[in-house]
Amino acid sequence: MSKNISPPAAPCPHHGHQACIEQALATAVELCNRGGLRLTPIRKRVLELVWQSHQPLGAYDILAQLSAEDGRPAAPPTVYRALDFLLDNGLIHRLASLNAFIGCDRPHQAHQGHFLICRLCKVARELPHDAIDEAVEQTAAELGFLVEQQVVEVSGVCAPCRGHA
Amino acid sequence: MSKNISPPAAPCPHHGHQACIEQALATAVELCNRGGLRLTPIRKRVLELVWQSHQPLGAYDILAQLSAEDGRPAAPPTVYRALDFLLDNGLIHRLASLNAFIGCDRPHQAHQGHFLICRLCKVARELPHDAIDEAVEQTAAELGFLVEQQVVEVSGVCAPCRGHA
DNA sequence: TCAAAAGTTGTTATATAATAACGTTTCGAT
DNA sequence: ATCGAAACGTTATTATATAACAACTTTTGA
Ligand SMILES: [Zn+2]
Ligand SMILES: [Zn+2]
Ligand SMILES: [Zn+2]
Ligand SMILES: [Zn+2]
Repeated sequence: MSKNISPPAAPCPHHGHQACIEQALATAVELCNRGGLRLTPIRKRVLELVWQSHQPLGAYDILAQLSAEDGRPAAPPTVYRALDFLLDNGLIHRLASLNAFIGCDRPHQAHQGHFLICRLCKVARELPHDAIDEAVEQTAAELGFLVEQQVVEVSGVCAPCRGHA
Repeated sequence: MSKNISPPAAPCPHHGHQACIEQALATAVELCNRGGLRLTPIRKRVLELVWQSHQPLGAYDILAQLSAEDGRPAAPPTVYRALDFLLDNGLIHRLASLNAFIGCDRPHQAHQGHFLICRLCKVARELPHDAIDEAVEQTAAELGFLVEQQVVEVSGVCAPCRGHA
């Protein structure tokens, strides 16, 4: 069951999506260089595949693409280990409600993953605002709860799919 | 791998957890009667198992308990069909970040599931309608996004586990 | 320089979560 | 009593993720 049935995202006005990919890879290279992290060919290729669109991608979709381009079939740990590295270093996020992964466009800055996910075009947009973050922290604080991780995944219909611009 | 390794929740001061279970079942019976819904023995039993603690429970944990008490092994669809019924009618919630299910204590009122999940005692506490919901709606509205479903699952350490009685 | 240590990848097998498909039974309304 | 829909039993399969261990590579520190 491929996750890419729907039409590709209508993303990236003004520059086209290739620019997103290149920007993300360049940022990743720089971040890994600074941090002494090894962005190996497999890891870089997986990151590139995750960034192929703004639609979250399943691990087995990545696996299938790796297998296709390598000729030989890749095994799940190959992909999951690369995904773990990218997750650990903030280069991608995992969307629990979709069992899927998506690139992060501000990996330098530590943050929680907050997403709007369109049910129609499947595009997931990461929210930069901290209004939600503050509401979570405040609600938790009132109950004496120490927040360590926030999973905020909002599903619905995005503005373009609603015809709003 | 059982999900109930950790000590049972320290729940339900003043009345003990049995009261939670009975209350939840009574509410479910009443809600189903009003709505012409069939709370069959299997569905009721699954709801009761979900309510056995305030810790989210996996479908296969439920399955194992059903199998044990029936003598014969139950099959996954038995549990998943019951869970689907309970989900559809707001009697339980699914926690995407845990692949687990938990009883809802206000099934009459339509609402999104917002949870604080303690990493130590595993107790998941549902948050009443509040600032988080508003922050999500407002942030989405600014982007022209129509919200249909909210997944808000906050992990961390609860007040009792922090010693904040 | 070279060997030990740590990190990365290959490979096989398995664990865990959820659904498909289809026949049978039960329920509720005529 | 009969019919149709809903619920359930059963078998098989799909989807997602991890365990375990061997082989290879890079880094580190004599
Ligand atoms: Zn991000
Ligand atoms: Zn859309
Ligand atoms: Zn609820
Ligand atoms: Zn706790």
